[in-house]
Order: sequence, then structure tokens, then C-alpha cells
Amino acid sequence: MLHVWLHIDPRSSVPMYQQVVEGVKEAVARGVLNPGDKLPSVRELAMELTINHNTVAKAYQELEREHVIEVIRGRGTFIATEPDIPDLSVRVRELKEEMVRWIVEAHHLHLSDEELVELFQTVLREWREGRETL
Amino acid sequence: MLHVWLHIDPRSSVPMYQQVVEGVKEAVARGVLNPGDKLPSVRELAMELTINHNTVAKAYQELEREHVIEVIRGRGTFIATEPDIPDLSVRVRELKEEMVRWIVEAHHLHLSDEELVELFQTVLREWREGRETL
Amino acid sequence: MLHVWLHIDPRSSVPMYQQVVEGVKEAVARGVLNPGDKLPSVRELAMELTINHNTVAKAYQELEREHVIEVIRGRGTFIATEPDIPDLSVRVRELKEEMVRWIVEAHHLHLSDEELVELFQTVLREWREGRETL
Amino acid sequence: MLHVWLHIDPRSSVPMYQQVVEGVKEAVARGVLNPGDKLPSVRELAMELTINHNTVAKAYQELEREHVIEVIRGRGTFIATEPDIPDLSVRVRELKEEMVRWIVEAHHLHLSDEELVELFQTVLREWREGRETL
DNA sequence: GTGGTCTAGACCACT
DNA sequence: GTGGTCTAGACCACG
Repeated sequence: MLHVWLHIDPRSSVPMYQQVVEGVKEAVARGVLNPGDKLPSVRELAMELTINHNTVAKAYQELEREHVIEVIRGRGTFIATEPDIPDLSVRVRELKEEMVRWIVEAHHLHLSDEELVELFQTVLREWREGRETL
Repeated sequence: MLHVWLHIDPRSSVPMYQQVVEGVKEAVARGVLNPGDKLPSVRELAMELTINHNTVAKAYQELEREHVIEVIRGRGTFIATEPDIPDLSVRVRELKEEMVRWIVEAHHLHLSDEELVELFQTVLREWREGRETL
Repeated sequence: MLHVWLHIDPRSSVPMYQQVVEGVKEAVARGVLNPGDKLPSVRELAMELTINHNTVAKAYQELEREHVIEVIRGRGTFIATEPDIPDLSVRVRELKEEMVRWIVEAHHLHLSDEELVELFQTVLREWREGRETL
Repeated sequence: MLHVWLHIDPRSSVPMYQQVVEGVKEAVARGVLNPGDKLPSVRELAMELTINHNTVAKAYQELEREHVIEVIRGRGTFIATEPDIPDLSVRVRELKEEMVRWIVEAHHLHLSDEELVELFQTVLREWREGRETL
């Protein structure tokens, strides 16, 4: 069985292990992976993505740290059932900072505020639809 | 004259040269810097921020590549007047990809789509007000 | 009869066999299990906890090594009556090392020495009360 | 210059990278390392401890995650100036759980509650004195 | 020079 | 079988 919900670009400047992290989080957000679902083993996924197992292991450790997955020793790795967010306020602040970066970038692309809001809503809508389709 | 529109945090995980890039772009977006304005020389700015001049030079190169500034040999560096963005579609696409990543992240914080839009509009409004004040 | 004095969390990072060890030791310390009491067989307990019997067997071996239980061939497993601890000084030293590690950890949470002692006495008092209740 | 504040036992069952983490934290708690102090580089420390640089790197990353140290790219690693504890309540609960384990262990070593409290206070006092001496 | 990432291949503890 | 750790040696971005 192939895990089509994950694609890695080894030439990207974003680290491969982080692409795995984001890929899993996106799959969860899209409902492709659901609480309790078993993830492929470290070595299985590494084989399939043709990357080293250490890279996958690092990604899984990061995902566990963020409470996205749960590791049961000797049994495997699973999507977490109870999502825990201890430092929500910190992360919301980070999200807001990233939005400011959008606003700045949009200005340099000669997008008006209205166009930017519209762009955001379009992306959000498309994402929502893509998620329902899957 | 001090360039209060730029603050660098050497502790941040985002590279210092990129902080300079973003700082200049934000100053332009806020209207603190306007087309034709002269930027401090590489060495001047490096001195003021107490960072290496190579770092500032790298930031200026990046800003020139993005058509935010124009370097006129023997005269200095200026905020660009040219409004054309050659690779606009590429950069809009990158912006959209950033937004998707952001949406995924927000999903894991259990924020609803409505809260996301509201959050964005709040940030946008605050930013707009901050810009008028400056 | 159900052995309500033992609860295992397969998600925990602490090995399941060790959770069994600690669970039995805690039951003894609380007076839920007393010298001479018969423990369930390896397979019985494994069934009840829905874990592998190898895991329970490993726990029983460890408990026997620590002189907490005694295995009498053909009769079963019992809480030990023998109060001698051959390697007592070693184990006290280990306990002290754990305490040092704990103190270092607490230091990083900015707890004062007085708060530490108070915290410990609170936990001890609560535990003593919990033990009487059971 | 030798960093006598760190000793690693490669034969211990606790991972070497974690021994480094604990060693640095202890040095900070003891006042051997102070905010702003520069840590040896990843490769320097690895050489000195005769372990792989990846192991030290992993330890440093963990320490940064816990806000014990700060990494300034291209410059080095430093003891953090502003200690941040986002999830204090969680960690205090963990500390309390470890204390329960002491109590259980003490019972099996035939230590009375009074002897246990005394043991804890002795360890704490010794640690405090050791810290002043250094 | 710094830390960060990745590979290849090994060994270990746990189930 | 699972994930976790470690080594050896490589390459990269950053300052």
C-alpha cells in the first residue's frame, strides 16, 4: 500500500524531516489520517520515500512532541486521540506574526487589502473543498 | 540619523540578513520608506545594527533581486520606483502555499474557519492602524 | 476477581513491564498487597491487562530479583515475607541520585529549597492519606 | 580548557545525549554556568567527551527547546538569559509523580517516612553545599 | 568558524 | 517486528 498523502521534495530548502512533519499534519487536518490510525513504520516510510530512516524518525519524534502522534513501543505509531495544546497563546502569536509578513509581501506585490483578504478566503475555500473531496 | 525602522534579533532562528530584508520591506509597506528614498550604505547600516557588513550586503542583494531597492553605482541605494514585478505569479503562488501551511497549523490549534478569517481581519486592521500612526 | 490495584498505560514512554513492577511495588507499599498474598499467574494477569504474557513474565522476574515477590514452583507467586535487602546501600545511593536529578529539574522551574521540602511533605501527606483510605 | 562540569558514562542505560542535557542543566543549577556564558561548540565538546558531534547536537537542540540555552547562528551557543517556563503546572505534576515513586521505593527499602524526609533534606543540603563550594 | 541536516549502517530495548 | 540511539563522515547555510 502506498501512502499517497505524503510527497517529499529533496531539493527543497525546507528540511526533509520537516516536510514529513508538515505532510502528516496536513493529512490529519484534511481528514486523510484520523485519530487512532496507524502510521507506516519508520523504516517502511523511509523506504517508500527513499530517504534515510533517521530522517523519518526525527520527524516522528517532532510530531510526538507536538502531540500529533502517539508512539506505542514495539507496536507502532498512531495518530493521537487527544490533541493537547499547552502553549496555545504562544502559537497564536506566531500565526499573527506570519500574517503580518503576508501583508507586507502583498504590498510589494501591489495587492490591495481587499485583494489580500479575498486571496486568503479563496485559499481557505479551496483548501476546505479539497479536504471534503478526499 | 538613526534608522529606528529596523530592529534585529540575533537570537532569532530566522537569519539576520533575512530580518533586514523583511525589515526594509515592512518599512516600505508601512510608508516609512518611500520610492526614491536613499538607504544607508552597507557599512553605515552594519555599524548601526552592530552586525557584519557582509550580512547587510547579502540583504541588499536580496532586496535588489526582489526589485524593492535599486543600486546606482557611485550614488547609493534607493527604494525602487519601478512597480513591475516580473515573477508576480510565482510569488503569489508562494504566498498561497504559505497560507495553506498556516491553515494546517491553525487547524491543529482547533481554530474554526470563521475564527481564522476573523483573526486575519483583526491583524490586518491593527496593522493598518499602526501604519497610519507611524 | 479483578486486580484494580494495577493500571497500565501502553502509550506511556515508560516500558509496560516496568509499569507492572512499579504497580506491584506501590500496591505493597500501600498495604493493598501484603506478605504471603498470592499474585495472579502470569497468564491471568496478562489476560486481564490485555498485554503480552512475556511482558508480565519479565515484570515478575524483575520483582523477584528485587525480593518483592517469591516464586514457588508449582504453587504460584507470592508477596515476599523476607525483609532483607542484600543491595540496600546501592539502592539508597540510586535513590539519592534520583533526588539530585529531581532537585536540578526543580531548580529550572525556579522553585526555592523551602518550596521543594514543602512540596515533598505535601505529596507524602497526601500519599499517606490515600493509603489509609484504600 | 577542559569542561570539568560534564561527565558522560557511555555504558549507562540513560542515553548519552540526555546525560549531556542533564549535565548542562546541573551546571546551570549549580551556578557553574551562568546566563550569557558560552558553551563549547558542538564539535569541541564532542571531541572532548570522545562522542559523536551529532550526539552533542541533539543534546543542544533539546536544551534549546527547553529554553536552557540560546543558539546564535554562526556565533555559538550560550546559556539563556531569560528562562521561560510555559508549561510549569505539567512539569510540577511530573515532579510529584516522581516523588511518589520515591515513597514506594523507600517502603521497600524499609525506610520510614521520617527517614525518607530526612534523606531528602540531607541530599538537598549536600547539594546546596556542593553548589556553594564550586 | 558556527549549528543544522542527511546518509549508511550498526546495536539496543521493548512487545 | 517496533522505535531509539549512536557513529562516521558528508554537505549546507549563516556570520
